Amino acid sequence: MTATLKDVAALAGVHPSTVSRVLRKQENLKILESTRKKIFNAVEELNYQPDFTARALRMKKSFTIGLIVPDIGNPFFSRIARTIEQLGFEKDYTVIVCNTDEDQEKENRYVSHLLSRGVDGLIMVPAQGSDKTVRTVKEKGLPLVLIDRVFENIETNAVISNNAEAAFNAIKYLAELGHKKVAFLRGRSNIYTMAKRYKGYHKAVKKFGLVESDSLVVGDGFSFEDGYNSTKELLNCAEPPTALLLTGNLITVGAISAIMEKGLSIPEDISVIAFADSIFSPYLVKPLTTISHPLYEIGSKAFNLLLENIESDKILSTSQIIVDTQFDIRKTTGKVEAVII
Amino acid sequence: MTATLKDVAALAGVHPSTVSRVLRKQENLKILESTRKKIFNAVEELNYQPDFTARALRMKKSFTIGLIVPDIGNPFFSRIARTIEQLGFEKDYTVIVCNTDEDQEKENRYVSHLLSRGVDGLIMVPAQGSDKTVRTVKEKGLPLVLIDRVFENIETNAVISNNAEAAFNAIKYLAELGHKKVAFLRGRSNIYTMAKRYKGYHKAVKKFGLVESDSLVVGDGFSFEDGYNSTKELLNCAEPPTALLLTGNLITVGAISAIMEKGLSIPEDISVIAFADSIFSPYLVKPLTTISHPLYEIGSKAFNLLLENIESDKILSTSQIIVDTQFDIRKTTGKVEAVII
DNA sequence: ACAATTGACACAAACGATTGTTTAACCGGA
DNA sequence: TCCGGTTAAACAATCGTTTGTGTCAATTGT
Repeated sequence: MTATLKDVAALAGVHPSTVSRVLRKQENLKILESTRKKIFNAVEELNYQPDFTARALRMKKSFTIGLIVPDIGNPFFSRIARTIEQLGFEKDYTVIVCNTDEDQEKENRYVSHLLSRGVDGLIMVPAQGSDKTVRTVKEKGLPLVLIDRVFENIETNAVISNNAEAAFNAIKYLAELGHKKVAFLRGRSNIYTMAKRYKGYHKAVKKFGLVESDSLVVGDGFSFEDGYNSTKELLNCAEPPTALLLTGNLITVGAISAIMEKGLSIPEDISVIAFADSIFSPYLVKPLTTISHPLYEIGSKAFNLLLENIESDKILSTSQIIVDTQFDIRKTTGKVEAVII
Repeated sequence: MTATLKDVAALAGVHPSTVSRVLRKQENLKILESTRKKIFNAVEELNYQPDFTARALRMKKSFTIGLIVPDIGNPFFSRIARTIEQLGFEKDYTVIVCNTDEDQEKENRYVSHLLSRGVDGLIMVPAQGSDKTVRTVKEKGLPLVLIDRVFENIETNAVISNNAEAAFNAIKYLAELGHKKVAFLRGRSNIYTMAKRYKGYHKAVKKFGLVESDSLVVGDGFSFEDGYNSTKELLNCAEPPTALLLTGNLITVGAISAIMEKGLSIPEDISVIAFADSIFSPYLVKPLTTISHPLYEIGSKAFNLLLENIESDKILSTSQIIVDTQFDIRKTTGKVEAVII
């Protein structure tokens, strides 16, 4: 059906190896201009396209990278994926996308699958507690870059945001507005990113003398329902918080929904700051004050770091790249009202 | 480094071909239980993982499918992608995702690249005017399923939404609310989907006796700016429309932005219905009345249709699957106010 | 008791590239 | 003339599987 190297060689009247060398444009290779021309003509005529599979087998290099994320349907990940895919295309790498749903076992299966497929490198947003999987990959010597989450006890390349600082600054801002009681909807507590945010939150709460209570740190999931239920509970307290620090797009939508259902208004009754990245943030019920991630930067830094590792013949020392989040003050944060008794 | 079939065979004391056959669990294959056990033990001990590349080369089947979309960063596509990836995983197919940016040339390069990589099938949301590319794929006999857009003059498998009807019903609803002048922000006019929506819009406009004017059908792009500018222009007319039919997430956000900037309120001054899929729709400045696509259904139908075509040895006749959109009336549509002169 | 069958596996040829090693022709120098 | 050194290209091995075809013994039928 499709032409092979052999066909091209036959038509050009040369040996397949010659065709290969000409097409790979190797340096200081002596080829007569005439045969070069014959070969290009043959390639043209047969519309020859090299077979990547064969090449991958022989060269032990697939020009493929694996991208493992919790959920490509989540804009945060899909926009990073887009960047990686685009940069990959320019460098002739294709990317295989995998969804783990934060499930360790699934992640593990994906990793072995990708290994079987001979990917040249891996970019992953690891699921919680998948140290073992990550360690395995690292030990195989496969180039690896983690995004958004790292494990304290494993040295890996990574691109992460300054989550602790970001949370700290958000709380600091709320404190300056006069808030004393700020709740934190933490998503899943055992995820690195969330732990970091909590750290920043906690540090600021202490430093600025806000109310410190376990009951203000709630939630254990990233869904709409998690945000909705947690917020509902918080609002039903005797003395509800006057501000919320939210972590995650869906949680945010859930929280806002609960607030509105309760008949409260933002920011008069309650202020809201969210770790959220959707382009819709500015256009929510109220334009949302957010802490957002530089998605393009994250994607491109991760890709470039991976590529460096793939194309270097030495094993490079690992590097952690920390990117700055962006704090956009919009309309969901305000001064706390004087309480009238 | 990693063990091969030969290693396993050597350890088990049998021939590689035997190992291969045992591992592929071929039907009615006579193998002694004892050798079978020896082989499994060897596989276990060496932690053998078959090499997909070698297999792909030999079998001329890569267990890979290509997914070509305009922009994986767009939730509409990324959520479809997610579904396809997940179903693929269950069937041992991996998916390679490609972004075309609606650019024909890029799309074309992607297609040849995927062909080079020997994908077993292709699911694509074709860019405008890429008939030629699609035709090429079809003629190569590569299993192909189109999503969301088809070409009138090429018979292909496809999964599309009932866009014309959906637009018709939206306009019908607006007409029932008393609207006489409804504008249509059409995205790009030459895209199949948009053309269909226009058809439905136009039909309804005629049927229900609304104002029919070219000046009410505007826009030529899907960006925030497109929505913003088009809407701004419409609102600056002497007699602006009382309702908008929007097509696309970003356009919608842009349009709403322009409306609010003008100081108008929704739906009192102007009603809005959008073809939009974001989970954020219900939580925008006003919960948005939308026409949305059943994304999971689209993804799964496309995947299953593709799989059928891949795994059948005959060439199947093409089928077009039409899925129903969902019309959710929320808070951005209302009766037209009596005009007080 | 001997041909014919069958059971259980080994052999070897692909798949389509890449790449280290020869070969054959040619040229200049002694 | 003969030899060493280039040049330009052919040869052949290899990557790790799969799969059609042999092979050899054991079993069956008559």
